[in-house]
Amino acid sequence: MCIMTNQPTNKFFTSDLNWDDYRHLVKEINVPAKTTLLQESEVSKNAYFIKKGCLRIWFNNNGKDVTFQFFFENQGVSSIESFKSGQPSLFSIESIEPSTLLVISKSNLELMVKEIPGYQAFMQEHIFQRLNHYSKLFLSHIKNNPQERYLELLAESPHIIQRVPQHYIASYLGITPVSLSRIRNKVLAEKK
Amino acid sequence: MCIMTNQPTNKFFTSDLNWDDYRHLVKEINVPAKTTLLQESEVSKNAYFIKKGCLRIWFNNNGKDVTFQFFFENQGVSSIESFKSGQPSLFSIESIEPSTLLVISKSNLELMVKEIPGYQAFMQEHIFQRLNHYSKLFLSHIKNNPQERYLELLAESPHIIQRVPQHYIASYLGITPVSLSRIRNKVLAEKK
DNA sequence: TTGGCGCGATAACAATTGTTAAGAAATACG
DNA sequence: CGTATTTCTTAACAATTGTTATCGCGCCAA
Repeated sequence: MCIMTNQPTNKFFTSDLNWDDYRHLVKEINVPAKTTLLQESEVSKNAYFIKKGCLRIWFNNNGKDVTFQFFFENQGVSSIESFKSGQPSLFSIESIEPSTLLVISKSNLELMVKEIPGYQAFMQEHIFQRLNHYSKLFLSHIKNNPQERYLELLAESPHIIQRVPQHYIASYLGITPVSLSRIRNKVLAEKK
Repeated sequence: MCIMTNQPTNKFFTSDLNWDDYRHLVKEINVPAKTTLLQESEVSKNAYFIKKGCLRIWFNNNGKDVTFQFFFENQGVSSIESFKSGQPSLFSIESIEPSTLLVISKSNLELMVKEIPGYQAFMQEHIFQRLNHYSKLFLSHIKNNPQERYLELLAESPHIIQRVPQHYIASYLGITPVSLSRIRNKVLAEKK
């Protein structure tokens, strides 16, 4: 299982760190849209931090592209599980927009982890927040129908709907692009 | 958000502990079926460990009973979030079968936590496993339709289907009892 | 500039699911 | 035991979603 390491309010790569002290451990890269950063079934070697742009993680479900999560500026992306176990990732990481990323290798990240005081506590809090995030997503699916889930996403994460192509959002909501298009149409009609 | 403290392979209340040392901190109770142990909107004061029977956590979604998770023998049940924050629980905890439970108060649990070496690491691992559990449930919803989810549950957790009333399972799968009944019928017909 | 391609809208039809209601079957309990 | 209650099934119809296909628009690169 692939788990994202970071939340929008992430300290991992940002505020609490003096980046001048770690600059030699991190590489900045620019990638065009639709660049694969981690291929499904390969072992995760790097973690990424988004300076500009957006990424998604997705997997191939019997030939169908299923998007699992979206990431934007100031978020970190990686596969904790693949880091922990050295097992092949069950997901791919791919850029949606042209993006500017910070790249840190597994070993360098571990180095930083040791040097940053209170990291363990932060990590626990972070995993706890992830837990809340996924349990919330699960709840959204058992208590809401697709239209309600779309409206919830629109209310809570409008930036996703604004920046991400619709067919990715459809699979994230667990429906087809055609159905999402219809729902949008219906919602628009009901507003008038 | 309510989070379960325990997994089937749970050390919290069991194997690694010498229960004779803690017996004064824990109370054993017997409850009939449909007993509410924690009421939605109340603050969680106790954690439970199931010696015999089964529990569920659920919430009221606009008048509809939505079951979030099931628990069986040797599992612990509580609301970490309510423990942590002292905030009202967003869920109810209720017995499904007549059950024999161990009850431990929040303060006594905290006492034990301090006395048990390596508890922090265990807690982190536990939360991590919960994270995997919920991300898996979320995945199941975006990649599978209701029938596939039912078959997955049947394959991975047959004990749930055997012991839990069907209408609870239906809400857990995010569908109506009527639809679940049809799916079961269809699956049975396809087997022949 | 322009052809190709990604993306979204729409249509028509099939399949599934929801809703409501009624009744049968199983279970609980005095 | 028998009665109540809970649980499950089935039916009929409405609503939603999936499937397949077509069309048009905008963007990007040759």
